[in-house]
Amino acid sequence: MPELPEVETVKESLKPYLIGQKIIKTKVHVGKLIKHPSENLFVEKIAGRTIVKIARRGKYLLFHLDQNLTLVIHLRMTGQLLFFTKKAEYSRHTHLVFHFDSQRELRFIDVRKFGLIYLVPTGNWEAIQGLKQLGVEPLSPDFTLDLFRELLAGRKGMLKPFLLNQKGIAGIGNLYADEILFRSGLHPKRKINTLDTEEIKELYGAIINTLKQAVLCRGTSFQNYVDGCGELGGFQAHLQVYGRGGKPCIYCQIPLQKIKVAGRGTVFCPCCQKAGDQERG
DNA sequence: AGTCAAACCTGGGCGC
DNA sequence: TGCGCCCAGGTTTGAC
Repeated sequence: MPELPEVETVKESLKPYLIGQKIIKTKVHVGKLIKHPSENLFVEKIAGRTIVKIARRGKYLLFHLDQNLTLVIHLRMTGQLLFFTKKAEYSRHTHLVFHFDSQRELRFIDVRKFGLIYLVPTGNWEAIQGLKQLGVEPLSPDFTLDLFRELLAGRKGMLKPFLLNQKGIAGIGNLYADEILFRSGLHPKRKINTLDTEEIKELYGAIINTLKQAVLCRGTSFQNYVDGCGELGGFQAHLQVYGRGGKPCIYCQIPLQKIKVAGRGTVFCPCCQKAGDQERG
């Protein structure tokens, strides 16, 4: 479940090791993870390229290469990117290995094989629908309260699916959606068009503050997340609802409820997170 | 437009 | 001891 803070941390942890590195060759063990172009073309085109810059958009990692190419990687749920400086045994689910000189490697490891890998012309995201349609970066100056109001305007859906929709705000997944809603005191099923001015401000602040704090903590290591050097994150110590279904709310001690919202496991406090009227756990 | 469900995939936890 | 079942979740796709 790498979300914005985890992907940001992977990016930052890899940066010092990868900038300026030349990809000598790529070993592909599970070819279907390469979504574009074909596996053969991918391997051929990436050989000899040098990594000049690493960036993040939403949950996508962007490795800008020379010759106007960009390697795009999405970790989805269980993907890991790990940098190795010397030969080490391949762990069980190593599906792709980028080789640099001096035996250095960047390995893509993914238990569930859900990850997505692309090689495209820099700035041309036509082949990557999800990246092309990505919404605003919530930690960028572009994400103003005014813009947030515009994003909400005219919408009638529930809050949680809105937060998870990458076309609106980029980078929020199931874990941070639950944490953000708890911190704003809003029910996950709350309808967008019932929010008042104060609640919108509250939600806006919670999005930024929660993500910022999680980035400072270097992400959440709840299941198998580690950064590019294999280091654990620290935000799991600050989780207030995610993974705490049935346990007492940190404010009111009432047991947190676990329900399904839009098909996602959702934990919330029935006392502290105000629903409109119709919803009841 | 919104809401739901299925699909992709594997490991872990559970009940029996 | 092991089998079968269900769950976890990011994103796309398709149905209603």
